[in-house]
Amino acid sequence: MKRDSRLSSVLHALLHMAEHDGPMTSETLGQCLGTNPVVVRRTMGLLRDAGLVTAERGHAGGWRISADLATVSLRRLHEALGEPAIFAIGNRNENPECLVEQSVNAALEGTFAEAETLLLKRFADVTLADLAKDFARRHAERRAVKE
Amino acid sequence: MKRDSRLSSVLHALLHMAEHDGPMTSETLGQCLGTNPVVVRRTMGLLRDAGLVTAERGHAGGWRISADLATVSLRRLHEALGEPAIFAIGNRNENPECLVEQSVNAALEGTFAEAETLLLKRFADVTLADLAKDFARRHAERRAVKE
DNA sequence: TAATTCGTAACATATATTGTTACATGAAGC
DNA sequence: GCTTCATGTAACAATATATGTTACGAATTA
Repeated sequence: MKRDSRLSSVLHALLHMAEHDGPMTSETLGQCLGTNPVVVRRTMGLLRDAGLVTAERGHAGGWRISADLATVSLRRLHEALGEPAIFAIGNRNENPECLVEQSVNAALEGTFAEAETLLLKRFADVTLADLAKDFARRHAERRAVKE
Repeated sequence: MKRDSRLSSVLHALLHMAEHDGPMTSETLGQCLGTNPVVVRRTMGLLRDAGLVTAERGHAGGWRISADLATVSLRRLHEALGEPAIFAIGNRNENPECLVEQSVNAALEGTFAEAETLLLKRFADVTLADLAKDFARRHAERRAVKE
């Protein structure tokens, strides 16, 4: 299974937008992400529907963040993307009659649910502002190395 | 992406084998799992390579568990299957030059690594013997309801 | 010798993500 | 008003992975 990289993509895009004055076009963002402008529109459109970004058409148009960076957590972005499946491993049959399979499902589901809860909790604790800060730190470090 | 259900499958198969006297053929296991005998051989072959089961050919042949149920954890089975990817979500670029993307990757990787650690820890705590016990409980419960 | 069963390669199918093309819609500048 | 730029979306293609299927070889037992 190919892994869903949209959360990674929108984070990348949003941070570039945060560092940039004025709106950024799908074309530009597509170059940043190494993908097609249409893919950018498709994905960013979900964030627009969630009220996190706005899009303007025509000259000098593009995408703009419309929320406070400190209030946008990874969890919220994950939700905006439609809460895609987190795990690449799962049960063979979701509602089996076989009692053996029911035991297997119960064991796996419980474990996965616990891991998912932890993951979403961590996602809720990390905001775009946190990532922007981390980026600024890396940026400063690289400049220090160069000098 | 389609989810990998092999861990679920081998657990199902192993528990049926544990409840059954003598070896079970790929044909029979395939019927239990609702799949093809070749798929069973392919997957059980990985467990054979890990020393968890043995296969005998010819008349009265089939698959047999060759390990103590109490020593076979979900973790060990996961390893026997080649430690397939656990998450359906991931980074777009694994080794980006872009500092922004590096920050994004670092944040996601840290979070996913923590969830994976928890999951594998739980996997290590659950053995086939535990699942067999759980199945026995369900079995007894259903009989009680019937009476 | 025939029947059974695993071992494995090769190929087909199903599903999901991502990429691409095409065209409509709306906004800004000339 | 017309052109240009940009998003909005549908439709389709490409890609990746898991699973399913067919075919045949090898080993074991009746």
